[in-house]
This record gives sequence, C-alpha cells and structure tokens, in this order.
Amino acid sequence: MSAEKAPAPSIRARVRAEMTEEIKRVALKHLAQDGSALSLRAVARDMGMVSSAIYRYFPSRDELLTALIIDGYTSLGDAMEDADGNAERRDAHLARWFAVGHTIRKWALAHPAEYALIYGSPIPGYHAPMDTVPPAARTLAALGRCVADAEAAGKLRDSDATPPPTENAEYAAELRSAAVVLGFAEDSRAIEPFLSAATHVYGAVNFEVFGRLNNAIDQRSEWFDRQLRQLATMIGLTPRP
Amino acid sequence: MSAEKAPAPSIRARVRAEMTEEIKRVALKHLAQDGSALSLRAVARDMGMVSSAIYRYFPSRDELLTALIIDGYTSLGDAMEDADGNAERRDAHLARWFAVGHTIRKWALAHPAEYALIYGSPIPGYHAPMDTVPPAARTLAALGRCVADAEAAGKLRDSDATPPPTENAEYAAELRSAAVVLGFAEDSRAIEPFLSAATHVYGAVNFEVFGRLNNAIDQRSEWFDRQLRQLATMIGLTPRP
DNA sequence: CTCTGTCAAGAGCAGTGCTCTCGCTTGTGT
DNA sequence: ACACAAGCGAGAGCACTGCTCTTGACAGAG
Repeated sequence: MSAEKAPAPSIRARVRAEMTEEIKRVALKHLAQDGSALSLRAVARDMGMVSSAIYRYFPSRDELLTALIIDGYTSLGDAMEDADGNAERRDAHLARWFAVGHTIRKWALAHPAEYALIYGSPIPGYHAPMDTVPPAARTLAALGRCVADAEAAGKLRDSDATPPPTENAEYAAELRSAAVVLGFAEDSRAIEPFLSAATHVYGAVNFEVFGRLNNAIDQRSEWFDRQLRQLATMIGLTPRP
Repeated sequence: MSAEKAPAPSIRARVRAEMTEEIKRVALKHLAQDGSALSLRAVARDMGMVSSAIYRYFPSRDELLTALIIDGYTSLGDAMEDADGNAERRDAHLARWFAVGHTIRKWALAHPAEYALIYGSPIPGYHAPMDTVPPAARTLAALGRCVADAEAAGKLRDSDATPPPTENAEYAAELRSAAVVLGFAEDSRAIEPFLSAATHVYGAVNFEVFGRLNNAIDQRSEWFDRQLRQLATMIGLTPRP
C-alpha cells in the first residue's frame, strides 16, 4: 500500500469528479442536438439516473450551464492558442492572424451549440457569474496577441480606416484600459482597429453559424478568408498594396 | 346604413384580426421581459383567457413566433427606410449610411427581445418558414441602398481594404447574385465591401445587445459611431483622408 | 462494529405545449 | 324571423419540464 495521504484524493471525491465530467459530457451531447433547450431530466434519463440525482452534482440548471460555458470558452481558447503556435513563429504575425481567425470559425462550426451558448443570445433566466469572465477574456486576448505582437515589433502599418483620435476622454480611457487587458501597449494605436476587427470576425461567424448565410453565400470558407484578409489590411498587418 | 358590401369585412373577421393583434402585442411584452422563453399559457393568463383559446388564432407556438419574427423584420425595415429619408436627400450617401446604421442599433436597443428573435441564436425546435425571407432581405437592402446609390452616382472611391478579385468562380457568381438582389449593379465592385460592412454592423450590435461590451466599453454610442465611420471609409463613402 | 455523511430513488409541486371535447354565443342564409 | 352552423372560450387531460423533500441504502472513518 502506498503511504500517500497528504492531498488525500479520497475515492469518493474521485468518483464524484468522474460523475461530474460524465454529466457535462452527456449534457453537451444533448446541447448539440436540441440546441439551448437543455433538459436535466433528459440528461439523467440518458445516464440511467433519476433526475433528482443530478442535483447532487449541480445545484441547479444554471450551474450546469455555467460549467458548460466555462468549458466552452476554455475549449475555444485552447484551440486558438494551439493555432497561434509556439514562440518560433512569433514574428509571423499575418500567418498567426489567419490561423487564429480561421480557428474561431472552425471551432464554432464544429461546436455550434457551445458557440451559441457563449456567443449567442443570452439564455432567458440565466445570469453569467463572474467565473466566466477570465475564460472569455482569454479568447479575445488570443486573437489580440497576433496584432499586439506585430505592433510591439514595429511591423504594423498605421490603419487607414480608423477615424482620427477621439475627443471623448472617457472613450479614450476605455480603449487604454482594454489595451492593457489585451496585452497591447497602453497608448497603442492598434487597439481600436483590433477591437473593430474582432467585432467583425465574430459577426461573420455569427452569420454563418446561425444560418444567416443560407441561400446567399455557399462558398463560406472563401467568404470568411477574404474578410480576414480585408481586416488584416485594415489593421495594418499587410504591407500597403 | 352604408351599402358597403364588396370586400365584406365581416364583423367576425374584424374581431378575429383584433384578437390576433392583441395576442401578438401581449406576446411581445412577455418576450421583452422573459426573453425567448415565450409561454403561451402566460400570454393567455395575461389576457384573461384560457391557454387553449389561443390555439384558435395561432395553430402552434411556432406560428406565433413566425408572426412575431415577420413583425420584427418589418418594424426594423420600416425604421431603416424612415431613417433613409425620402428622395430629396438621395445624394447624401454618407449621411444616409450613418442614419440607417444608427437606426439598426437604436432599434435593437429599443427592442432587444425582437432583435434576439431575428438576429440571435436560432430557437431550438424552430425552423423559419420562407415567409420570413422577404422581410429579412428588406432590412439588408435598406442598408445596401445607401451604398448602391453612391456607386451608381459614381460617388464611391474604390475600397482599399478589399482583397483582389476572387479566383473562385462560384464565389464570384454568389457575389453577383447578391448584388442584384440588393439593388447593386451586377458587376458592382462595392458589393463585397458592403456585405463585409453589414456583417460588421450586425456584429457590433450583437456585441452590445447581448452584453458582450459590459465592463469593457460604456461609451457605446461613440464606439458604434466610430465603427460606422471606419466602415464608411473602408467602403469608399468618404473622400480619401 | 457502530456512526455518519453521501448517494439514488421516488413522490410531488407548479409550470409548459398541445389536444380534444363540451356547450355557448353569434353571424348569417333562407 | 328563425334555425343552422361556424366560431369561440372553457376545462380536463397527456406528456413533458425544473426543482424540492423525504426515504432508505451503502460505504468510509472512528
């Protein structure tokens, strides 16, 4: 018998953790099929449990949703950081932009229910707790890093489309604050174009995942890629044409 | 007694139409409060009816949703066309762009539930029928008209951000087809920048309405206005800086 | 070998979309 | 002027939902 006792993982705790994971797994499966109409009873039935047993693991449907939301952000964040690659390609800013951008779209198409959960319309009675903020911020930061690194390396043209500096001091302060959070320099000139570009990227993914491109654009990879390219130009990631 | 009899509005039909409108009105109120979790029973209760009575007017919850969706698109479309103004300002393309753009945002903020209904995540079991397509297309066309008119009048710079003409023939055909539907010339060079811009506009409104700007950007009117301005530059609506 | 904390199960509450049947009202054709 | 039928609201009922509470079993710790 090994004499481990310090962290005392406790068989009970281990089993409990496994059950929790299993519930999330099945819930995710249901979410993928039925959309945001997630039913605890259906999950329980699928696991051969009685519905009330689930409440031993998640005190409410909202807590389950929160867990799934955090998992979703984490999964997307992981995918984006993976796509961003390691330090060796740190200077390939444009390639990183495309890689990370396409990863958002691909992840969303592969996990439409989770995508709707985290970037779709808010769920009626549900209010996201603060725990979801850091994983959410990580995804935006992953995209931002490509631009921030380029700017820090002096590889960024000035954006031609950005309007002149704002005269609204509060807005300027908010931009500076966002810059710091996302790893840009506090006085970055790229932060506003980047936030614009991110808004656009998520808008495009929304359109595609939520079916707004049906009967209009079928060449969706091309459509998305060209928008990424246009945004790269707008931000200043590409040399002036 | 007036001798009108040709269309025979039929008292019953009139009352029925009024009831239908009343149900939609109450449903909209509930939608605004509880989000997409619309309950027929609650609507009926609010009207002092029994739930089954509603089925005399809408054969299913989906049909009610369809009616609300069509009303939503129509309301937004009306607001946008109103903002676009009449023929007298037909040449004020940039002003029209801002007016129509801001109208989308204002309408969405004033009707968040209806906005979520038509531009948010799809409702789980619901499939939108074809009737919703024309009202939906009208909103996009209303925004597009500002750009199409500018292009037709030769008042549009070439967009600098747009990537070079695509080599994907199918994608090019889809662009031409979209151009025709939205009132652009078939060989319009502005259609792709415009579609990009529209994607961006709806992305920005999504972010704000769905709370993705919370704790980040409070100066939202400024934020949105600057993005509209940037997009105008990208499309070529403003003179080169 | 108890004791105690954890668990699944089941019944139950209030709510949901939807169906069906029952009478009542009311507009309408003869 | 009257009888007919269509349209209507009410109510019961089915299968479902999230959630609560109680009960009884079991397993780890002392």
